[in-house]
Amino acid sequence: MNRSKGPWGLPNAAAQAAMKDGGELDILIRRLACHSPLSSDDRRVLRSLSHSIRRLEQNDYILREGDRAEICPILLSGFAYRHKLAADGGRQIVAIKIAGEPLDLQSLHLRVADHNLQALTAVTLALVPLVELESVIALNPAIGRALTIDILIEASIGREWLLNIGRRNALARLAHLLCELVHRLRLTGEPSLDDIDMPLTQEQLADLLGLTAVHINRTLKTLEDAGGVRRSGRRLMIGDVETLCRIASYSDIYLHRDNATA
Amino acid sequence: MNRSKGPWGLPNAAAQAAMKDGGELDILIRRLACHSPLSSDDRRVLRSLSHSIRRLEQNDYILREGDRAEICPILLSGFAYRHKLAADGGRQIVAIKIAGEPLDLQSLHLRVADHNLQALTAVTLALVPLVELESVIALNPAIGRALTIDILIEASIGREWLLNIGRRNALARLAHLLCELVHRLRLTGEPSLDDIDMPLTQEQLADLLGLTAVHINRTLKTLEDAGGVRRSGRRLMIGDVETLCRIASYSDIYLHRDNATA
DNA sequence: CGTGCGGTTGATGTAAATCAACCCATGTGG
DNA sequence: CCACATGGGTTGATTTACATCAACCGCACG
Repeated sequence: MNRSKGPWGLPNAAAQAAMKDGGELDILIRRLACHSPLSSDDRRVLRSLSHSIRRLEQNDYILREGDRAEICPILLSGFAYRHKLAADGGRQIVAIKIAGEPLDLQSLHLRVADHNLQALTAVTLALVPLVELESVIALNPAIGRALTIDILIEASIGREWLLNIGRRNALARLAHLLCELVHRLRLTGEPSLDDIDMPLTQEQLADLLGLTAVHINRTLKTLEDAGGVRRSGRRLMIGDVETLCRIASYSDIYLHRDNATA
Repeated sequence: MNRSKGPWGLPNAAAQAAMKDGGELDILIRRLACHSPLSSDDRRVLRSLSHSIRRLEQNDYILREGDRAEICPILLSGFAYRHKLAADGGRQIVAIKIAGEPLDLQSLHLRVADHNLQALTAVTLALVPLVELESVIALNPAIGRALTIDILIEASIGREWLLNIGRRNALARLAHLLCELVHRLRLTGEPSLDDIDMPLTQEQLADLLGLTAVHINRTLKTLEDAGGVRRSGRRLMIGDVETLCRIASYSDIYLHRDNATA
């Protein structure tokens, strides 16, 4: 486990001034636009949010439980995850974040983090000072609204995960998670899981689904036999999405996909 | 199961105009003040939010998955809960709401509900039209902020529940839930669970904790032997909170209790 | 005065955990 | 370039926590 502390000095004024708009934040805009209407003004403001870019390695911590953040990291590429630890050392992954998603809107309003935030793969982050974000929100209500909706949808996903862990068996649980990732990735038309392979190890899948790595292994095998996934060596890839959806009885309403088209 | 549909015609203008400020919303203010600073202006605005009062029976639905709401119910007394259904009929309770909490801020921003909202006990609701809430928020940023914080804390509780269901055994799970309810109820100094008794049936506890009613029954017995709870007939009451906290390794940071005192 | 819901109890079944090897790919340092 | 360490994955044997099934109880209530 990587024990490096929060890996940034705050981007200083000079560094920020030097920042060019390279369109890095486009992915954020595309992600927000999946659920919120954004005017071209809003988009322009978002695109020119002052920020610095940071690369982190796999497993680097982005934020720790108890920390007080002063920047909001936005995930430009790669995957990240939130997790909490039980007293007995057990670990529960409580969210997976994908490219384009803001990672810590919570710190705009809450003093201390209640969970850990870690890089699942190597990641690129845009670091936006919270004060900057605050003033942008104050001046652009639609942007504040879009960010609130982002929070609400993450909460909705959390509720679906509760249902998943509390009431479905291992096979359906696993299939459901894969369906969700496929659907979320497809929303922006980024390279989807049909192209790339699953960024989670079996142990991480276990920590996410409330199971053990051994049981994940056996369940993956049944999923493979059913055609839901393909595997070669350590690589895990999506097989037939239809099959996965059927096994999980998947419905994506909880993602609020078409919320923007009210 | 109660199949009555959403039980209100919208409060009409006349009915609203007739509404007096009887201080019914004080409980909301006290609840919000637990996590957000509110000026006396903010409090006055909140207190005079136009609303109508509605009583519902135990098990009445407040909102159904797929519904589009136009009012925000605020829970003035009693308990309510959110739940979702799995394809096989399994049910998962994903949130418990207590007096003072707004029940559907989500509909301010999302078109359709992704879960059901039901009265756990007989309840009193204040029904605030969403349009009214919107304009109040627009004019009083601190109120909007308080409501956002309410959303964030519910999400934090959801993450803790994921940890609870995913990684703790039945005994710790049950104890953890009871600890949480005790702590949340104590925040406003309302009659707490030391006084009143547990509003949940064993079946509801099961649906909440991802277990079965039978197993809840046996687990309650062990909890009683340990001193954590007392029971007489169907009534379930908190025994020794210390004991419960020890069994659950309980820590309440996730409730963000002292967020207001930044 | 039945009727039904919530609770209780025992016997039995099973999904998933646990324990314990072992494999293989990758990377690292001598 | 080999020696070895390491982290993920795989597999089988065994255990266990919880589910399931099936009674039965007793209060509340219509």
